[in-house]
Amino acid sequence: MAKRNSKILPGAEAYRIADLLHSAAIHLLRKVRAQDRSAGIGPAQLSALSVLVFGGPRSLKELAEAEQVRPPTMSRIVVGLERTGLVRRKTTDDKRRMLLEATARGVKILQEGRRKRVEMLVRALQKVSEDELRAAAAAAEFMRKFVGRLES
Amino acid sequence: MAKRNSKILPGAEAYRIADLLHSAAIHLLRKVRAQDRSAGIGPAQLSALSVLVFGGPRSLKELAEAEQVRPPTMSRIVVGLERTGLVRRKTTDDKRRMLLEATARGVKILQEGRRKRVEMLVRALQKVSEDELRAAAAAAEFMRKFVGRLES
DNA sequence: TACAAGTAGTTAGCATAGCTAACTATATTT
DNA sequence: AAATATAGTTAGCTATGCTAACTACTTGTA
Repeated sequence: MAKRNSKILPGAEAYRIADLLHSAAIHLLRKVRAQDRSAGIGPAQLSALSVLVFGGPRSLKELAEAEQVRPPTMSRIVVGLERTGLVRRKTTDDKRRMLLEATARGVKILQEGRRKRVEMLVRALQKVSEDELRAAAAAAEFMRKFVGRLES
Repeated sequence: MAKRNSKILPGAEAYRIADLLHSAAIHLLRKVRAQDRSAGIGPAQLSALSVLVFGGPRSLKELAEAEQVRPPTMSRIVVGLERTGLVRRKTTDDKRRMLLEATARGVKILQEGRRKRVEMLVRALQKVSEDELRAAAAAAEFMRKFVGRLES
């Protein structure tokens, strides 16, 4: 891991790194997803709910955009969340629009689900050395910035 | 990013890092998934196919385990892959078992789909500085090792 | 002001992908 | 030989993705 070929083969090196990041993201989520069984809430609902909890109330269209799905898909996801009392609709001045917001129960369920997933990663992190924890922090920080830069 | 609190609050720091990694993985995949539209192949089929292409032929049960889904789910995924000629069944001595292997077309389709996803990341990587590319390489390497260590 | 055009969300209908339960066929064990 | 175990499929449910077409409301304009 010492040699840097980015001067000689910048594309190949970038491709290798990109492939590793892609593969790691897939496998990380595949592992943590196993923790979701007990939550009784699907991944799309969990993810949409997290937008409302961490990002605040918004319209269905905005939520669909945030989740990168089409309005009809989000419409159905919201029906599911509403049915289980995790999300509430609020009317607005514009009577075509609605504001979606998480209920107290929604917030609680989300945090529990997220906690289970993240705690699985925490358990793995608690086994690594101090040096590796520093590497982990740097990796996490890089990932955060990098993902923010991906084309819309 | 200089201070390390892992001696004082190891759990809190590990939790923060775990949460960042989790969030980054979700958002990275959400972005690259947009590239899959044109592939005409769903994410589960793409992922199963990649196991066969990179890991070699195996039984349906083994493939289900690798993908962390139940046999009936994998059975249907394989039907889809077979219908589009991306995977072929081979009989074995044990007549209950089958060996699944990717066809030449399957290999080609997989590589194209993967290429589109990864190239989106490559484009983002090509915009970063030399220093950041080094950080990217380190992050990728850490992620690879870390994911390998997650419980089963 | 009336009517056309645009916008927000839903409904209908299709495909994929996840599950459990129950089935068939073959292998293994007793 | 019969019981048990294993590999895979079928049936039927839910969730999640899409497009096309619809309703209801708002905005723009003649």
